[in-house]
Amino acid sequence: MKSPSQPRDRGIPEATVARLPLYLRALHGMAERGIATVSSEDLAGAAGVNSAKLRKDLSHLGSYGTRGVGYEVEYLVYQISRELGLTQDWAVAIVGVGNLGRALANYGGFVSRGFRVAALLDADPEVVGDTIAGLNVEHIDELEAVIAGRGVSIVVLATPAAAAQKVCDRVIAVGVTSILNFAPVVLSVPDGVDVRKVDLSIELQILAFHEQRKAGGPLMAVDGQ
Amino acid sequence: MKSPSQPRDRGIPEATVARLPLYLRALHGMAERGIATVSSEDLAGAAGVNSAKLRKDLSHLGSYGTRGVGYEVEYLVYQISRELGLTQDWAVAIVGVGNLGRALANYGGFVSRGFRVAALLDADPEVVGDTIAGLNVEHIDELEAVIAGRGVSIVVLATPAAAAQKVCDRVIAVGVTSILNFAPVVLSVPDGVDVRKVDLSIELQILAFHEQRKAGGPLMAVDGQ
DNA sequence: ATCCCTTTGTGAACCAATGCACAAAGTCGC
DNA sequence: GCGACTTTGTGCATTGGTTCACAAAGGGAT
Repeated sequence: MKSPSQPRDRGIPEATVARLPLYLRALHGMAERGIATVSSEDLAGAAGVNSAKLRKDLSHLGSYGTRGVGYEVEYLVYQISRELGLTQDWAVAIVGVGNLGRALANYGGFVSRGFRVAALLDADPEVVGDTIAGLNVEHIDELEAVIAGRGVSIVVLATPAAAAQKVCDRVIAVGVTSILNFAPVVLSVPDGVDVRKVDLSIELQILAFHEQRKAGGPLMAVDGQ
Repeated sequence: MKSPSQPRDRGIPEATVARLPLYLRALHGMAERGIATVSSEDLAGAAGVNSAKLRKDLSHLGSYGTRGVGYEVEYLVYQISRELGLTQDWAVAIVGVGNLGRALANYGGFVSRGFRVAALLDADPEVVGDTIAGLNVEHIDELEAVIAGRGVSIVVLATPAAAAQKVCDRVIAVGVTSILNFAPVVLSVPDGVDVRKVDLSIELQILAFHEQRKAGGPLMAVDGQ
């Protein structure tokens, strides 16, 4: 009934999707070191998860392993890349060229995964015209033209909080449906638009919470400080 | 026989902890706008979650609302801050002063939440001695001395991938147990050490996955997500 | 070819998180 | 002071995710 490497279940759990890039990274490292084949145990170790989870995750994509042997590194890289949509080239625009935007523009991790920074935009006339990471910074007025003209399908928001919603609305109006938001605001968007957010200070706050627990222990008196 | 603001259950779910900073941000915004009292419905809206979830989250901290009225903004800010450990001052060291480290050093969101960047460290003699965000960049050799001497309890790793594990080992050796890692590697750490990681390219890959689906992946009947 | 050894893929049990729906608790107008 | 109204806090059902543990599948040795 079922041919071997089959279309699988089209609904991949969100938690699994979030880990696939992790596996991919581990696999790339192995490929570089010339490892041809890897067991779920070893790959899981390299990705920092346990092996049962890894196997279940991969099983959602299909049956790409060989029992008694493991997974072929190159083949698995290809399958995961395809599933994540990394076999195509994605044009990304970065809006907001402050410290963070600059860092993102220079970040090597994008290019190496099929993402191409196609435009940098900013509202500040002071930075418009600068060249960053080989790209000319354009004025935010060009936003719509740039997105449409260069086939941008993912927008990264690295603007100040106050500007984020407005830019967000504009990019959605021209058809963008995937946004990565670094501004510390909750964006309101219509159904069908995906927003992922990264808030650097939130991560620190979570660490502080756990750190406090460790330091304070079971019955820590309320310390006024 | 329960006094009103009770010690609550000491085990707060991880998912709840991750959302508290979100609520806090929304509350700060409201406090600034002079709002004295807020309902779970409104606060949930501002934080981008539904109200049942918000109420359940807050109920883990204690009973800080008033039925029929809502939550007092200032009071709730204080309670959440205290729970997260933000009423104390946390000294943070940033290791690696590339584009990202620089962006982090300048990021306002840290300071405003009780985090103080106490040191910037780098291995590159080219940047050691520079002043960034008012701080002198010190040589990585000073790592142990700086951590011990300035009471650093949280370390942010913004080094190249290849250097991260080594720095990580060193900071753990001097007693640091909370690490925020931006390097694209899985750090191996002993029990009792918390590592949170942020990988910018992973977020983009997750977006690409969903974008591909929307765009009409390989053979897909529209399932509307 | 057959047996043994390794490792995958997955059913089933477990655990965590979400969302619903409502009783309990409080406020406010009269 | 009382009743109507609002909004919290939570028990319960549900959904989603993780882990266990093992049968099935393949490779390699003899």
